[in-house]
Amino acid sequence: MCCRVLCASRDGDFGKRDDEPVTTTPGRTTRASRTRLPRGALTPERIVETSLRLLDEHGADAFSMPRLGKALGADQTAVYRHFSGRDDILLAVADRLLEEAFEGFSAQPYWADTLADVCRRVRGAYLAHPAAAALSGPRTTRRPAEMRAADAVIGALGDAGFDPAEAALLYRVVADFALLWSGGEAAFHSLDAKTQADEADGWKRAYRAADPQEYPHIHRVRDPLFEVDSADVFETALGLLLDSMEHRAPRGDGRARRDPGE
Amino acid sequence: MCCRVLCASRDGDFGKRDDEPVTTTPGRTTRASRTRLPRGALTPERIVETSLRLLDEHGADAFSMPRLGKALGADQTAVYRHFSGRDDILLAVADRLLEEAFEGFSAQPYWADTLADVCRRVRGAYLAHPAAAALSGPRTTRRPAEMRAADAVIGALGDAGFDPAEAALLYRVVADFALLWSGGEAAFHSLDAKTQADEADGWKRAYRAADPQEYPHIHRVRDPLFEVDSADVFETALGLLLDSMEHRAPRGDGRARRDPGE
DNA sequence: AAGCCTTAGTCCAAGCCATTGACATGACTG
DNA sequence: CAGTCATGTCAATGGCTTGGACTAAGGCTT
Repeated sequence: MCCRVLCASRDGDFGKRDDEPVTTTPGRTTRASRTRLPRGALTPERIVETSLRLLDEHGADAFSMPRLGKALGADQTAVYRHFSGRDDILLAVADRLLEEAFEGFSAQPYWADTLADVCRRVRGAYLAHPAAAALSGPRTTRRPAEMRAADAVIGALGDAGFDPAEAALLYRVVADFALLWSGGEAAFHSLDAKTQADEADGWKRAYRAADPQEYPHIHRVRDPLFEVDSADVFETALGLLLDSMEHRAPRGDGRARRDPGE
Repeated sequence: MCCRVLCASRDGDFGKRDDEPVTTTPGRTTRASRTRLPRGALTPERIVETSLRLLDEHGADAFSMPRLGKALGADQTAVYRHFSGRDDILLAVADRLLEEAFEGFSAQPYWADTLADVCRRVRGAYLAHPAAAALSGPRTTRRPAEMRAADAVIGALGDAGFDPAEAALLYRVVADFALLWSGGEAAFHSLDAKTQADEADGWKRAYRAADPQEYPHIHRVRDPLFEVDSADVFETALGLLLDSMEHRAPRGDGRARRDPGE
C-alpha cells in the first residue's frame, strides 16, 4: 500500500493531471480525467474526425496518441480498442480524405473534363488537410469513393477510344499524377511555418543572387520565377497531360472542347 | 525499503547498459564504448555518408540518433557538434541525393532531351535511396548541382523559344514533376516490405473482385491493370508532358526528334 | 432476477526517441 | 607553458508508441 503511494508520487502524475481539466475552452464542463467515459463514447468515426481536426488545427506534430486521447477526453490508450495502432488511424484518415474529395462526384459529359475534375478534387482535399495528406502519404484504401473515381477515369479513357491496355496505363498516369503531386504539395504545406518560410526565402535568395556568368538562364528569368504560383504549376501540368491525351486519343480530339480550369 | 526497491527497479537502466558493448558483429575489436574517438574522427561528410548507408540498408525507421551514433562508433550526441539536429542531417542527405543525381550532368543537344534527362536522373537517384528520399521529402537546398540543373532546364526552355514567363512556369512544372513524382514513388518504396505487399495485394484483390455492375470500366481493364509497371507510368507521364511542350514550343516542334526513353 | 462474459475504458510500465547542459580532453595560440 | 576553444562523452529530461493487467458496465443465459 505504502509502495503504491510513494511510487505514484515519484511519477508526479496527479499533480500534472490536475491541469488537464483546464481545457483550452474553459466553458466545457466534462472533466475527462476524473469520470470514466461512458460505454459507447468512442467510435471509429469520432476518432477519425478528431484526428483530422487535430491534424488540421495543430499540424502533423500534434498528432500523437496522448494528444488524441486528450482531445477525445479519454485515456490515451483507449483508442487501441478501435484501431490497431497509430498507422491504422492514419489509414482511416487517408480514406476519409478521399471520401471528402469525391463527395458528389460524377462523370462529366466530355471525357477529359472527368479526368481534370478527378485531379482537381484530389488536390483540393489534400490541400484542405495538408498534414493529414502528408502523413497518410502514398497509401490508399480501396473503398467505394475511390473505386467510383477509378471507374469514372477508366470509363472516360474508354470514351476517348483508348483500348484496355492504354486505358490501364493512362489511368495510372492520371491517378499517380493526382495523388503524388497533391501529396507532395501537401507535404510542403504541412511543414511548420518557419521551415516553409526558410524554404521560400532560400529560393528567392538563391535566384536573386544567381551569378549571371554561371547561371545565365536562371538570371534571365529570375523575376517571373518569383511570380509563379503552385496552383498555376499544377494546372499547367494537368493541361499539358490532357492536351497530349486528347492528341493521342483515337476519338474526341478537338470535337468537344475541354473546359478551362478555374 | 520495499518501496525503494520497487520504485528503483522501474528505471532498470544499469542492467540494460551492460549489453551495449556486445556489438552486433562480435568480430569487431573496436569497443567503441570504451575508447574515446580521436579528434577529427567525425566530419559532416562521414556523418552524411553513414546516414545514407543506414537509410539504404535498414530503412527509414533505422535512422535515429542512437543508431547513427553507433554506426559511427561514436556517442549518439557527438553528431550535434556538426549538425544542429536530425532535420539538419536529413537536409544534407537530401542535398547529397541531388548531387548524386546530377553527377556528370550536362545539357543535351535537343532541348526536350535535357528535360527528360533531368527528370530521369532525379527519379533514378530517389529510387536508389528511397528511404532517404522519403524522409527529405519536399525539401531542397539550393546548392551547385541543383542550380546547374535548374539553369539547364531553363536554358532548354529558352532554346525551345519560350519567353521568360513561360519558361519560368514550365521550369516549375518540370522540377515539380521530377521531385514530387519521384518523391512519392520513393515514399511508397520505403514502406516496410509487409505494408508494401499489403498495399499491392489490396489493389489486386479490389480490382479482381470489382463488381461488374457497379464498376464496369474497372472490370473491363482489370487484366492489363495488373501488368502496368511504375516505370512505364513515369515514362508515359513524362512523354505526355514533353509532347505537349514540343507542341506549344515556338521553336523545335518536330524538327529534331526527341530520343525515346530507356 | 442472478450471475457470467464480453467489451471498452483505464492504469502502469517498458523501451524507444531527440535534444540539452555539464564535463573532459586534447590541440592550437600567444 | 597557460589559456582557450573545438569536439567527444555522459547523464538526464520529457516526449513518444505500444502492450499487459485491471476494472466497470451492459447484454446474455438460465
